[in-house]
Amino acid sequence: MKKELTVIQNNCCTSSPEISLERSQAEAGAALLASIADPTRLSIVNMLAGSSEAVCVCDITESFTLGQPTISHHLRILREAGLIVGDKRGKWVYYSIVPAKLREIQNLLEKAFAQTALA
Amino acid sequence: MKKELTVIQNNCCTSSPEISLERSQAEAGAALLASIADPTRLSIVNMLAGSSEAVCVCDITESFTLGQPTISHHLRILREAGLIVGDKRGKWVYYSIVPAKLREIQNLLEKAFAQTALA
DNA sequence: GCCACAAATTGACTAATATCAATATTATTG
DNA sequence: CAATAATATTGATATTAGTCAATTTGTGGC
Repeated sequence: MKKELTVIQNNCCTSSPEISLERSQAEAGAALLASIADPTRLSIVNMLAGSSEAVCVCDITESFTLGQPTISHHLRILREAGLIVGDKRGKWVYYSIVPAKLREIQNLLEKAFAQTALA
Repeated sequence: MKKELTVIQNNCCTSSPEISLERSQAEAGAALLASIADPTRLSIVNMLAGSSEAVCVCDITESFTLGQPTISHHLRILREAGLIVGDKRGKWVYYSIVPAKLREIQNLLEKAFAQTALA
């Protein structure tokens, strides 16, 4: 009967891995991702990104079953993350996407996912 | 003195916006984004994505100031999200990235960000 | 000026998350 | 088989996040 082939190592690894993302970048990136890591907010971003014009809050609110304060809360989070901007016209507020910020997220992932993404 | 130009509208909008992302897609996408919306987990993904070989848990743990159970917890979240897989060799566990899952995230964003991303 | 309406804010409540200490599990060594 | 070492799991705790009801703020109509 053949002896077990498994070579037992004393140390667990040959090379130490690197982290190309700095701690501050990881924190900022995670915060940015968190702003869209919610079904409602992801849908709001999708709605605004797909619209050629700014969208009225009332229309956004109507698109969900959530209450008006809740939608307002989500809009605030997206606004403070820099993903959307609000424009007040009369008694209505119109939100639109900030394209540069969307690209920023995509660039972050490209960097975070390193070489793997290219494969 | 000139009269105010502002035309007062009775209705807030001309066209209703669309959401290209289905509810179930938004939920699944948000969950996927949530898995990397944490500084530690984003860094772990970055580390594994940048490594040509699987990385030992002990090396991952050493890269952070957090305790071992906490790192293990984050690894579990990434594993259950399908972003990483663990391979047990002897008493060590080696984790590696799942490239297809990273691409899935990037594809999700391309879809969610709609036309805007192309601009 | 008063009323109606759109949106934002506040406060309260519940659920989910990150962390650690302690313990359990699994594999290796003597 | 006892001792050690690497991960994982459990339990507890503190913080954060999502939601709604109630209220406030700001704007236009009468």
